[in-house]
Amino acid sequence: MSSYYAGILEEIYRRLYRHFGPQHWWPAETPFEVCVGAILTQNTNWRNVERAIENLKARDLLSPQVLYELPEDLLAALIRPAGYFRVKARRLKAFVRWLVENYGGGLENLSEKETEELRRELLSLPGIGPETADSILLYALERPVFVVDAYTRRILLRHGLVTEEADYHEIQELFMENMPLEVELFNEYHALLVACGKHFCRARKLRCEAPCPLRDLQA
DNA sequence: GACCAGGCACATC
DNA sequence: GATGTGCATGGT
Repeated sequence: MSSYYAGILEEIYRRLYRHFGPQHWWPAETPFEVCVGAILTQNTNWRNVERAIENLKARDLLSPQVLYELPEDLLAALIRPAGYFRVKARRLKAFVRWLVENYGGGLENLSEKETEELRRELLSLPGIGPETADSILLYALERPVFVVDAYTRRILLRHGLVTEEADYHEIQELFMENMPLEVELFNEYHALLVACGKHFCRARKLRCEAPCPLRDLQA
């Protein structure tokens, strides 16, 4: 049972890697930028997130302490291109408030915390759900946690590896119970699923088409 | 103009 | 517990 999934998950990874090559994720210069991007990209095209982050960088605002002091409405105006800018400004403020007031504004000060404990804390913040929390844990804090997103779900669904009812946790467990818990592997795997999703697994499409590397996958 | 994009929170039944 | 809705920009 377990070895079946281990085999198929490995095969998917192998095909994706051969087709797309290394993805070099997360596209950010610092761990803090990863956190900001993780919140800004919620249900939003990454290109729009880049514009928002560029607005902050251009003004040297991309640091926990600076954002902590920046008025929320001003932050909202700057991240406007990322969409949902008012709620996302509130979420970013809540995140940096947590980081500054509990950890001196330094992500490096989270290094002693257990992953599970950290995940619970992140999830307790407003606007940080499972995917955002896990993106921060994996890509900013380098914890071996698998990130599940809409593409992951869609791809697994399309190949019959999960059912419509599968929730976030169930899909995450599929990976984490059938693969080695390695940061580099999870980093690359999630990035590859996103790459594949963007190219070949868009919402309206009902099945894979050539040259999707998974099109004739035996599942 | 419709549909989509690397979600999440909250109201209502 | 399940389902529906608001949040909003920019690309195809």
